[in-house]
Amino acid sequence: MKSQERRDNILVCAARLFAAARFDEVLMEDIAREASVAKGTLYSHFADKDALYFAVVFDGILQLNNHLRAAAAQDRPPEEQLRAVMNAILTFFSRNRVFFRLLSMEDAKAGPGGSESRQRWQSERTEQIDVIESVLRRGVAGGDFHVPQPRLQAFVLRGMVRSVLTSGEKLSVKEMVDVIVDTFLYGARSKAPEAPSP
Amino acid sequence: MKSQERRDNILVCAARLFAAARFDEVLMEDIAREASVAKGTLYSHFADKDALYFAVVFDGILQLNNHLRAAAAQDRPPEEQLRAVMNAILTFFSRNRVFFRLLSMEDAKAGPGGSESRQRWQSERTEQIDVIESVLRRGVAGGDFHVPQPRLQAFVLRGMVRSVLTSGEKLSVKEMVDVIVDTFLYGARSKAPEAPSP
DNA sequence: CTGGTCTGACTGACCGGTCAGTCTAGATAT
DNA sequence: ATATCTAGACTGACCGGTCAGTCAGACCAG
Repeated sequence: MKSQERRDNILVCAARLFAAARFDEVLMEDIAREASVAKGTLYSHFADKDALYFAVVFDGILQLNNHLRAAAAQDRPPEEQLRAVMNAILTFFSRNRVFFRLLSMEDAKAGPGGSESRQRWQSERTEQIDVIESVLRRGVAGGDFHVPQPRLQAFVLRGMVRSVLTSGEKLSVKEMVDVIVDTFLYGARSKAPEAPSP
Repeated sequence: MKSQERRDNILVCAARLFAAARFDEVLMEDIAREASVAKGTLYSHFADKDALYFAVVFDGILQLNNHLRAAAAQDRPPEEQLRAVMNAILTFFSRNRVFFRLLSMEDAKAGPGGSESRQRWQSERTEQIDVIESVLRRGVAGGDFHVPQPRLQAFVLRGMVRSVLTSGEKLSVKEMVDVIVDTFLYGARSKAPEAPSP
């Protein structure tokens, strides 16, 4: 399966480049050079530049979604589960900054439009929301959470991840999870919740 | 000042196109046609395609920042002020969906890199955070808010706006503001805060 | 008439995509 | 064991379409 390795390597290199520059600024030649292959080889793995690009992006989101599903799988108390899910997302992105930028860029564009590939993108993207939403709903069912609009607030949670990562503040994954979940669950209205001091 | 009008019209048309397609998919000819000008005219207003693009983006963020500053200017009780600020952002984007996509795309890319134009972008972008952060700090100073990391949480708030807008749920601006501010201030941990019933 | 603005046909660099040719690894024959 | 063949992956020089950017002339307004 040497060919598979090569393909994967191309994806990794392409990801790096696409994350760093605009689509049209990344030349097929650049990708080829970066991956130590000839330009022609790219075309024996991917139909064209667009296909390569989508393969990159798609590969990234599939990885992320796997982590996510895994984290949401084992059932624990709602809050703990929520932390686990957020932890999964943040861990993945911390280890793959490249994908973070790439996915951010991609779904900034992800409007209503629908070129076949966008369709798949949309559905993978939606799955993340579904997972988060189901965690919230479980919390509501158990009486632990008060979440009037689970779907919407699932979007909010996912958005918070992006915010924290783009903030530039250098925090550990745990710290990020804490900021997000604490803010989300306990709010910023005075009266610290329970965690503050002894 | 006919020339100014024309220039503005070009910006508006270009914004629409750039929001709908990738940079390299938008042709100067398309922009010219959309704006009912000849291609050459574009070059008497903007040095090149990149300059035009950045002018579009920059124009958008300047408008937004003006609204934002205005909203944060008059001082009111912290919570009310926070609502006003969020309202300003959401109102602007609701009226200018185009800019929402455009700005989202642009700052997805906005990594550490620094091509002169990006520098300016970065600083305008930062100003939004500064405004939100100062609102939070005022709330903390007055003892109304409990916000351990004002800057970070300012990012979170801005991110929530994006989340809600991308969610696809069709809500009025007021409803969006409420979801965001309520979540941010009161949290999702059971025990509804104060607003629920009688 | 004249200074300025606009126009759109034109040009040439550039880059996505191709393909004839090379190389390698394995299979088969001797 | 070694020679020969073959499949198919890889290579990179090349091609040709595409567009950003130009500029000679049309078209005004004063």
